Amino acid sequence: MKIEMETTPKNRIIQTAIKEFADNYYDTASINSIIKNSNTSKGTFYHYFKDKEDIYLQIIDIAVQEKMIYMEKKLNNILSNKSEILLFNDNFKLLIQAGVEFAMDHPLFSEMGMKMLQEPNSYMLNKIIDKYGHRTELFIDKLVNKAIENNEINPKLSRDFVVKIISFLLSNYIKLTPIEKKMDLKQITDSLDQLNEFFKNGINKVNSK
Amino acid sequence: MKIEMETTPKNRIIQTAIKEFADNYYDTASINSIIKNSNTSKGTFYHYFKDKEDIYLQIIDIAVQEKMIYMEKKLNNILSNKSEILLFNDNFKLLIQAGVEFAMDHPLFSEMGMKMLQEPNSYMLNKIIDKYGHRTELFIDKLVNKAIENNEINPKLSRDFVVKIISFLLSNYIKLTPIEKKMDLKQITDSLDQLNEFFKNGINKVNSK
Amino acid sequence: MKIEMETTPKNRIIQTAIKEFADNYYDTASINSIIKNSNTSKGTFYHYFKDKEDIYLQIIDIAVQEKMIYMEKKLNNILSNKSEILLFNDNFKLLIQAGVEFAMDHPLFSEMGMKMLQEPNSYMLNKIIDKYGHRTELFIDKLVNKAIENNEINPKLSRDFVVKIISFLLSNYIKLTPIEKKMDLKQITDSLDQLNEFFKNGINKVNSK
Amino acid sequence: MKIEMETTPKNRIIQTAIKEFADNYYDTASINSIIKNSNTSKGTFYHYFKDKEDIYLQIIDIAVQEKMIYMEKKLNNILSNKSEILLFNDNFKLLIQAGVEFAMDHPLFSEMGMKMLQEPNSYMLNKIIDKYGHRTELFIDKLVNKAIENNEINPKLSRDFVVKIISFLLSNYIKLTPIEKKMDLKQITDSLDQLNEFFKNGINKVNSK
DNA sequence: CATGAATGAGTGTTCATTCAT
DNA sequence: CATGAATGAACACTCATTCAT
Repeated sequence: MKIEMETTPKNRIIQTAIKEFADNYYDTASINSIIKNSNTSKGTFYHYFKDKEDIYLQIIDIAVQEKMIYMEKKLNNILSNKSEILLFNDNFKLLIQAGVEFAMDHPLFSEMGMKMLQEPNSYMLNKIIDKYGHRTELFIDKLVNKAIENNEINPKLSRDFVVKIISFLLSNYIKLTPIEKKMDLKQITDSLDQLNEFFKNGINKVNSK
Repeated sequence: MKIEMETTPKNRIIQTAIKEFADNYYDTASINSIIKNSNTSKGTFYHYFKDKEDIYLQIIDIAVQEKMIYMEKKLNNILSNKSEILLFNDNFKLLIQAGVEFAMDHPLFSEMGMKMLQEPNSYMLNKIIDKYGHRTELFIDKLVNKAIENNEINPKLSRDFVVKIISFLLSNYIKLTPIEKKMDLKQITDSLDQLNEFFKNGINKVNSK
Repeated sequence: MKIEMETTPKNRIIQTAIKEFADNYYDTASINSIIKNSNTSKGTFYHYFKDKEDIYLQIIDIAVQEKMIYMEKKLNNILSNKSEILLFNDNFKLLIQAGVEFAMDHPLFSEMGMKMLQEPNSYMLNKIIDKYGHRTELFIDKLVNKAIENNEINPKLSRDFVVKIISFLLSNYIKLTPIEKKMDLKQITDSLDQLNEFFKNGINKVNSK
Repeated sequence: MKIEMETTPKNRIIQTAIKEFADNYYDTASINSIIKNSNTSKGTFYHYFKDKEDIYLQIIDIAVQEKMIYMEKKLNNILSNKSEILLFNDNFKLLIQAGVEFAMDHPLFSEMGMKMLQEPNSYMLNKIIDKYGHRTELFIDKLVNKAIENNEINPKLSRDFVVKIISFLLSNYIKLTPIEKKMDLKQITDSLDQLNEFFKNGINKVNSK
């Protein structure tokens, strides 16, 4: 459900900036372009935002908070499920689902999120990691620990590798299951199921029965 | 084996540019910096290279050709092996190995290769994909087709998905098995084995015996 | 004796502006800074002051009037003293004293006064000179004329030069006898006495007996 | 004797910048204006000068070196004069003369020099003082010490005050003896003589016989 | 009385590129 | 072969000022 946004200059700036930062890394994103494309003036921009860094971090914050909503919805599912059969693997699928749903509703935020983690400007990257890096890592850590306790994990894989591969896939699932507007729900579900199947059982025929 | 490079102006420019493009995406890479750091002049630069695009594409070409050498070495192994037991999965490991060896010998090229595929300048990205996109894809296509024929692949996974996940892992293995100078061969081998194990059998305990 | 100033918005603006114009020449003084540091709004500022020029001239006016009070106190001494022995030279000392006392009570005004006379913005400088230049000059003119009548002046010095050197020293005494908060009255008096001695008798040993 | 300067862009920039820095303090001097008025481009400016600070310090250096030539000419006179009667006071006159001659030949440099010492940008002021502050101070120190040894100085004046008043007058003589193009040599000499007379014997009639 | 949203010209600086020598 | 002088568009950011509320 799209809410018709008031087109105040500030809102226009933010919307345009989201697009700009979805398309560019920090250094190539252009404040001038944002101003031009949002039909405002330099003065207005700097009335609302201290500088480029300020608007960048503000927008990231909006995106992170929005994503949190999607994650927490799924997390509640996970946590409320008390049965023994709640495998770690299903949690993985839920997390990916949260990400996909977020990406479908907020494709620009999703794009931006992918760029963020590859940010070549190291000063900026560190700022982001310092601020938001912990959250997902901590959460995944907990999940993996629990999964190891429950004896769910392929013992040939080290704890570190498992954490790494999950973080990695969670950050990059969208390149494997690219969400496009024309896809219907079935297509998306199929796509996710494939990723989940691969994640659980690998590529070898042997493992499927 | 390091080959002592003649330090002609052109060579110095190329070496410096490789570093620049390993550290920056196209738009943030600075021709001015390249010229300054290579102790040459603007005139000399534009004598050898038509423009920024020209040197970028030339360097990518060098990197691609260099990588091809590593790939073909392994490919010959693959193709010369006539026995039935040559599973597709082992080929995957060989390909990753080729990539790792390439990254160890040419860390800047490797870095550049990773950046290339994330290039935010879409004009540039398309140029690259148009020129080099086919090669690996075609090759992986062939491998997958053969693997399917041989009945090696988990039937729950579609052909498309398998191609995609392989391409993806081949492009990004380094984030999962980061190569550092201080690592000894055993560490690297262990790391690769984990990735291969995950690739083959997934994360579930069930599949390992 | 400090008078507790009502902190109306206008007063806060004026106090902050005095500091700003004490630290900066006209063009580098920033209205934005004044507004920020006085905790008011742009609207309030422009409600009370037409523009930058307006507040600058108003503040100069405040400073000039304040300085006049100090000058007139001393002038009354001068004029009320009817005896013949009141030399012009002592008047010089009184004027300097007036300046020093003013500077001690109003260091920011004093600072601003020094800056004013060096104002590099020539449009502004002319405005100031047109408005206030006459006063001191006229007054010094009178003093010098009287002193010449009284035969007090070294005949090798022209009337013009005497007027000029007096104006000059009156404007710049503070660089020769810098007033600092930690100085006690004796230190200041000593410093002034030296300036007065030099003014009267010059640097040569011959003249002191 | 004016030497017709080659009007290379660099020369035009420097000449225009001298005018700009003679008319403005560091912060109000405008690189844009310099570029506009010298009929060059931004690129050309930054080809020759690293930044605003660079051209400012370079120009100060040119001015200082030029002034040194004038000073040293006079200093040679001072030092070569072996007779006992060479009073300190005459040295003062020589120094002022050097300054006046410099100001006549290089009015913009002279103007700039006056501004320099009042520079409100403290970072810039410190840079200048660190680099050039010592020279004149040291030299005046020596002169005053010698003069005290020779018993030339009014004993009512402290050493510190004498150094200060000399430095001060040397920096500001031009406001007392403003040099204008239309003045002939006699007028200038008269003006200087008056300053020297005042410096030696003060303003009191008593001292002149 | 007081607020702050909105503006656009201005600042210093970096950029890739051209071209005469 | 190689140099560096010259260019102007673009960059992020600050400024004094206007005006509707």
